[in-house]
Amino acid sequence: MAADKPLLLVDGSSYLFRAFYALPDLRTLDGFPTGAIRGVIGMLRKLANDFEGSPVAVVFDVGGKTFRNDLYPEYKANRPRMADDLRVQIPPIFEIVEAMGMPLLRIPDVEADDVIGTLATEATRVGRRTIISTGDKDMAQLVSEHVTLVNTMDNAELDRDGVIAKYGVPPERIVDYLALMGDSVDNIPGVPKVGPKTAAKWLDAYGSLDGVITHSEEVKGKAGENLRDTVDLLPLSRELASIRCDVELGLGVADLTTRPADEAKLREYFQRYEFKPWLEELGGGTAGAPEPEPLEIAVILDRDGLDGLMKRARDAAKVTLSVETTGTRFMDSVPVGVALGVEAGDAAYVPVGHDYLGTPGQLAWSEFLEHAKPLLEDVGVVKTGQDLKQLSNLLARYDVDLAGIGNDTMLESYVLDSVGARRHQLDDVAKKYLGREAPSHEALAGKGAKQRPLNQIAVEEVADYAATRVDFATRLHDTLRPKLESTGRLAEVYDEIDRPLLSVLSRMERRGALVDAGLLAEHSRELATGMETLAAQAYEAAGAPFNLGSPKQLQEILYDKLELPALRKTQKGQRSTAEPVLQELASRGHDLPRIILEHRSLSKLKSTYTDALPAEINQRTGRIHTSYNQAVAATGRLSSADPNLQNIPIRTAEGRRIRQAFVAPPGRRLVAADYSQIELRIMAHLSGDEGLLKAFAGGDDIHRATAAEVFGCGLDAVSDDQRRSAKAINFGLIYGMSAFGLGQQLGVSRHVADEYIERYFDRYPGVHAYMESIRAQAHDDGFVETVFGRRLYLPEINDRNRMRRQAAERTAINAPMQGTAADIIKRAMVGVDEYCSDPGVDAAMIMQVHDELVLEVAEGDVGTVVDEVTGRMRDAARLHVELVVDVGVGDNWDEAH
DNA sequence: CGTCGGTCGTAC
DNA sequence: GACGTACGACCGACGT
Repeated sequence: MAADKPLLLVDGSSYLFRAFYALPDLRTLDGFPTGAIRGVIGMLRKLANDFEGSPVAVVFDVGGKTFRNDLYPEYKANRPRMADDLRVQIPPIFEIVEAMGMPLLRIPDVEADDVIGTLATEATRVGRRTIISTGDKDMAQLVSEHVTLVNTMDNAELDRDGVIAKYGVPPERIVDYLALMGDSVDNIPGVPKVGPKTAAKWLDAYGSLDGVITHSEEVKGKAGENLRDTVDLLPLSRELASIRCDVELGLGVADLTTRPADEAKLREYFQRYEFKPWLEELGGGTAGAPEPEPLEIAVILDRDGLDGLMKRARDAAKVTLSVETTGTRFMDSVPVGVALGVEAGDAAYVPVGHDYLGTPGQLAWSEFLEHAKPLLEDVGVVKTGQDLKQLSNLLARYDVDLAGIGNDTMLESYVLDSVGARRHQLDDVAKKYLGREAPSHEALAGKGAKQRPLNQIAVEEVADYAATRVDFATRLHDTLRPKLESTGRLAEVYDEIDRPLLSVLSRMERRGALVDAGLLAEHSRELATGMETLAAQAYEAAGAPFNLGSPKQLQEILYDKLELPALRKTQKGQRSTAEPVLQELASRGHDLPRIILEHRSLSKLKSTYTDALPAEINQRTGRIHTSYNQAVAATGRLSSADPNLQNIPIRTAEGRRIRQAFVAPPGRRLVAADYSQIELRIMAHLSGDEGLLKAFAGGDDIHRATAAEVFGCGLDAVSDDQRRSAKAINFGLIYGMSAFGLGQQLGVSRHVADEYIERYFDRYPGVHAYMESIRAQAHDDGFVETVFGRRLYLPEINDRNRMRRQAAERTAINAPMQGTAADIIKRAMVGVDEYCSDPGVDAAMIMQVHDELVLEVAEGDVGTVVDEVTGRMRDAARLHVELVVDVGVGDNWDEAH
């Protein structure tokens, strides 16, 4: 380090604020704020250029208490919370500074000013000049023969004469000057009504703060009175304003050498934050096609290697990981290898189950677990990954209880924008947020008949695939987390709703539901018999056999051969054979449509339920393990697949027989608890409509109450038909239905339906106002929110196509209600799961059906569990209406209703 | 033989 | 055209 080069000290914190507030609100295309990043980094680039070869330190405050808080507890107490848009720009600045090779100093418990003061003093002592880059006037106290300030924002340099010219006092009087003025931002007390001019005047007259204090009686006017009132506080203020030059830093000027810049990382950051000119300066990768930097992939084949990796993860208190397996279904796939990474840019692969010819010696899966289990179960080591529920399920099979579930990139993407990425698989999310193609499973393993299981593929190939994907996940989290934090309350939604739910769902899936396969088989046989009879009748009515399941053949029979009227067309212009159409034809006395309807209903039950469900029973557990997808439904709801347990029939007696096959094992009972009218209650809450709130508060049957209002009669006088109409209106409102749709539903004319809606809005004006305001809000913002801040973006809300626009408007109306209901039951599930995890409680959730939770409970515990579960469900949200939970108990799911 | 869009039907 | 959110069975056209 050449001693003739001045030491350059950069007051990063002061530039951060100035850049944020002074510069335009720059953002990336997807809305991430970058103004402060650009400002601070731009300033650093200029400095690095102007003072090439100088030792340099970029100093930031860490936050937390310092000695000044001990002196004066109110110090900086009035600071408003930092703006979200600024806060999220700080980590990227640190990363870029590091990548530029500049020493970044963030010393705990020491303010940036004191770090700078101490380093400047050390430099002066060894005869080196110091230049302090800052925008903060407090630093003027450090100026001396050897220390000057430079304000990079406006290029102003400040030496001793400059300080006197600018502030009217010399550097050694700056603390006195600051003490007299006080500082409202740092909450340093001063003399009221004293600003720069008066402070400088007094100091000129009396020499110093002590002089001013000594002569305080002589000072005239209001300012003099104020001085006498506050004189006792002035020594404290001076001490608070004094920069310490003797703090213990643990490093010195000699340590402040600049390293070469990491151009690959800089390129990546400039790419990510869209700093195109700087990117071009770096050369190489252009903005459109990011340069995939080479990823160092370590293939770990022995215990030492694995232990080294574990240690690095433990030291960093974080790890990104994925387990590659032979299959896709979580309950019966076999591990092939594990990919792990600690930081972006490094990743390792541990083969544990490769079977390919020429596979090198590899660790056994059991050996991997033995070494990794403590880390995997350590809540202090934050886990990052894509679809951690799947990982958690897999590990649970090997008695590993994955803990520290922190960052699931699938969920982060989903919460950030549930509809923006096509789906939330790594491939989709990486494409959207990193602009890069993730290595595809298809390219690795092939597809269809040619697909090979991963254990039949060479280690290097799988290592490359798996480690790269883990690296993608690390980078995605680094990108997505700041976005969550800078977007409304989304970080809260992720942290407090979806992340905690992940483990709950994992436990539910693993527990599974017990199904009586014998009962379903018997039902299947009966359905088959019924279908045969109906098919024979259908062929008779049609005059020829045909495929009853083929809409195309059915069209020909009904509309060509039998010449029945085609009442409706499908979307593609075909003559519809949908249920309502056949219903209408049947009601006109035609036989075949009635037979078809009956046949369809039996066929549906058989193929979708009685035949399919037994095939889903896991051989090992004897139960059905559905997968709850937490990142599919745009509104925040869960979905269930393989099999779907959220559409098990309930409306017809025949359908309910399928629910009867969901049973409790001996000694246990099923408890089904469901929210009563939750979406309508949320509508009452959101709209604040007095009539609706009052109806719920009074415990009325809400459809009956609606009917009484709409049809203008007493509650007791409401007919069944009127109640049915009111129910349709209520549901229609939730779905954003039109008069046409309501008319269709009720079998009345559009005009009559119109009349109903008008009367409804007349009786419940708050609901009408809410519908209008949510529509307007959606148009203005391009998104709607649930009560808890979950967002649903509506990209088509201002579409030129009227149909798309209207569809988006209906979604806008429905999503806050459906989504809030989803948030509430998710919160309830976390609470119920916590209760069920109590070792003294023998109960477990096994299913969720949007507004219903099903638990399997030890017979003796049913009473207390019912009370506790309903209580926790009720308390999952505080709305302007109370939440009501209905509960039933039985030996099977049907009975529990 | 596999994939995919269309249609239908189940749930909340 | 007209009611929101899902999953999945079946058919049949199409491509390998």
